[in-house]
Amino acid sequence: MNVAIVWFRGLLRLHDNPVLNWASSNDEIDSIVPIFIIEESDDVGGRPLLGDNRMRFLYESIVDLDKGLREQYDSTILVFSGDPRHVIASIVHCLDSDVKVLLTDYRSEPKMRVGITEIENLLKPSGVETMVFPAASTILDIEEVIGSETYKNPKSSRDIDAIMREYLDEGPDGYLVGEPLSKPVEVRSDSRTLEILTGHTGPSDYYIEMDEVRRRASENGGQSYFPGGESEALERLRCKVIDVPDFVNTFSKPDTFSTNENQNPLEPTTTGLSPYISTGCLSVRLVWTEVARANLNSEHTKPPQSLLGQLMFREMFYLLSRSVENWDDDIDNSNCKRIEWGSYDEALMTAWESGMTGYPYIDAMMRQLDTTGWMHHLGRHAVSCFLTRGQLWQNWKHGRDVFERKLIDSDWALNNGNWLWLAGVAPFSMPYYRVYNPCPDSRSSLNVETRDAAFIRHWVPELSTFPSRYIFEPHLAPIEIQRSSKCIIGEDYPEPIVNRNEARKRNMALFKESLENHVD
DNA sequence: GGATCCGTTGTAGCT
DNA sequence: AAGCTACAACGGATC
Repeated sequence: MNVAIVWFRGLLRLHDNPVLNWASSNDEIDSIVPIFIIEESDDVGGRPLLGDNRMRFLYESIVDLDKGLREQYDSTILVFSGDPRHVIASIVHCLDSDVKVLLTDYRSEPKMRVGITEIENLLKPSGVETMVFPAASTILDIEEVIGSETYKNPKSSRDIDAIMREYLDEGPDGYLVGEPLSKPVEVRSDSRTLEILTGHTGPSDYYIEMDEVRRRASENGGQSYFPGGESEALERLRCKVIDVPDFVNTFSKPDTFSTNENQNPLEPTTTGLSPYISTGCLSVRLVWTEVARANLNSEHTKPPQSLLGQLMFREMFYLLSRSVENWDDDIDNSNCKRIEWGSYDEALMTAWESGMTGYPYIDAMMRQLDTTGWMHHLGRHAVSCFLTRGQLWQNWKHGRDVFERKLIDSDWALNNGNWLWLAGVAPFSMPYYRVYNPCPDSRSSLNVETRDAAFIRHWVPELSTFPSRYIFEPHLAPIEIQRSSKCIIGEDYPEPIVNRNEARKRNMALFKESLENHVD
């Protein structure tokens, strides 16, 4: 019996899955054992790594994957919880000498790279080969690109464009990223092999039954607008990209809004595909292909603001996160300027995280994040600038941690990259003195109903009857208006936590001072 | 080698 | 109402 363990890590899908395809098309493999390993808690202990929405999304994605494997292939996925080294060693041990190969997809995070090398070395003595499939969750082969002698860290859209041009052929619209793989024809999973692993003699310390995974998926909120899983991902790709070429061809990221007019306020103005891409429920290559198809023979926006531009920046951050040492830190990171941030301020951090800063636009965004696990990109700009160089002068790493725990599309490379950018500390950042206005809609002063005002009313119900003219800065409303809107500032909704203009000016000066103090 | 240009998405105030 | 200007002023690449 030749067993292949297919370890699902960054690809929670059946389509465009080179790992599963390799295993299913290899005649020497008699039995495929699909597995997923959940690491539930931090090494340090303390608070859970993933917030409720992230956990729920993950469990739903696994349930969907299992459903696909059962219905289409009469297979299943086995879920384990624990340290992957221990789990995999235990599986190999239980199956005696049958396991021939461990297959998985490439992951670029330092922790994962170290982990897979350790596992490879661990399995070698037992004659088990480890195969890692590159370029599965990115378009470029990250190791190949950064290993090239000519590689230089990209820091603009031009740079990443040049890199992609070097590795990919140009098609009629954008680069040719290769045809996404179809689903495997068959997945041979020998039932005895699976029974050994799910029975009492198997690695029962780690095994979690699918019923338990289902229970956890429904237990963790179910609040969110985004259900996890490949089925949902493909459906969303269809209705937000394939069926709406006009939307794709006119897409311009900076011009999108926090919310839709006359639509479900939970439906993003962007594609909302990010949670599916970050978990690997959806192939980024498939998204690229479908966007390029919509672009074909039609006028369309171009990178960097177009949809393909967004995917190109994703590649850029993946490259940087792999080539820049200490990508997730503010010291010994060549892409992070040394800034003397204020010390951790629990009151400020709590107000920010819980959406109680007294700035409705910021608070609406943070409450949306907490409830649904998602936030519009421009909102992420606003709240992260507000927390760091804009108003609160807190280290970007504190905000990064909150995003990492709560965002269902959290991605180590992208999350750190975006915080570096927005805190103004990276070589690819905007100049530090370009500070986002936390009360951004100037039209509101004309008492015009705006999309952002509708967004605030939805997420900050205290202000639901506040007139548009004052809704971005309700503390400026005369007391009669506060009374008639049934929202007294300082009682029903907080006073602003800081004076935004004073804080901005002070922080700009502090930022400049830090730059002068730390000239290399 | 100093000047100039440029950077995915700024703000405020004016017409 | 889109488009202009002034603001404040980084840092690397290019010429």
